[in-house]
Formats: sequence, structure tokens, C-alpha cells
Amino acid sequence: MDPEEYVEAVLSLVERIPEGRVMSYGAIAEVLRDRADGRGSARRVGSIMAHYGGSVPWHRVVAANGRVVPGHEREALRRLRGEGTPLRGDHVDMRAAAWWPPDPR
DNA sequence: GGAATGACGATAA
DNA sequence: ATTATCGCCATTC
Repeated sequence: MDPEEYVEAVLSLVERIPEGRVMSYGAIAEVLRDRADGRGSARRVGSIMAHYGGSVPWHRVVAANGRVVPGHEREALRRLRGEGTPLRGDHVDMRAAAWWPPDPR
């Protein structure tokens, strides 16, 4: 599979994340692991978002521990607050904001 | 081809 | 809560 396709898969999934919710890099990797190819790892997703994430709501993608995107914390937090995402200070409340795509099965 | 790198993750101290 | 390490694995030197 061309890396381009994996990128598409990641971006389209990120676009499906509802407002007020977030997904961790690891979660995205895990979901794509079933849909796209056998691949899937947090590092890959992060790397892809870094290069191609400019066209999707990247602020809805956070680290598994709720930490927002490094280098864009100010911007991300601002948008998340605006969307009503459950925040706990400067990090996302994963317990309440974590979202998974509807299970097709 | 081998080493370094990276918007990660889990665990240990 | 924070820092340090190790594991992951494709991409990029």
C-alpha cells in the first residue's frame, strides 16, 4: 500500500471525530489496523499528522494521557474549549472525551 | 544497508 | 505530578 493511502485513512478517521470528543494516536492506530492494513502504531499516526494533518481537526487528536499536541497547545486548547471538550486544566479529560468510531460489526 | 528520528505509549523510579 | 527508559515501526538521513 502506498503511504499516501494510509495517510488518507488517518485523515478521514480524524475528520469523523465528533465535536467535543477526541481520540488518542494509539486509538487511531488501533482502529486503522483493522480497516486499512496490518499496520498501525501511535508513532506512525503522529508522524503523519505532523506532515499532513493541516487539513483536518488535528486538535481533536491528543496523546493517550490527555496531553494536547506539542507545539500547538495554546491553539488546541482554545479550540477544544470552544467545542466544549471535557478538559481538566491544560489537558483533556480522556475518561469523558475519548471517542471510538461506531463498531460496524 | 545501517543509524537516527519522531504530533506515541506504558511502566518504573 | 515529572523525568527517564524501553518498545514500536515506517520514514528519512
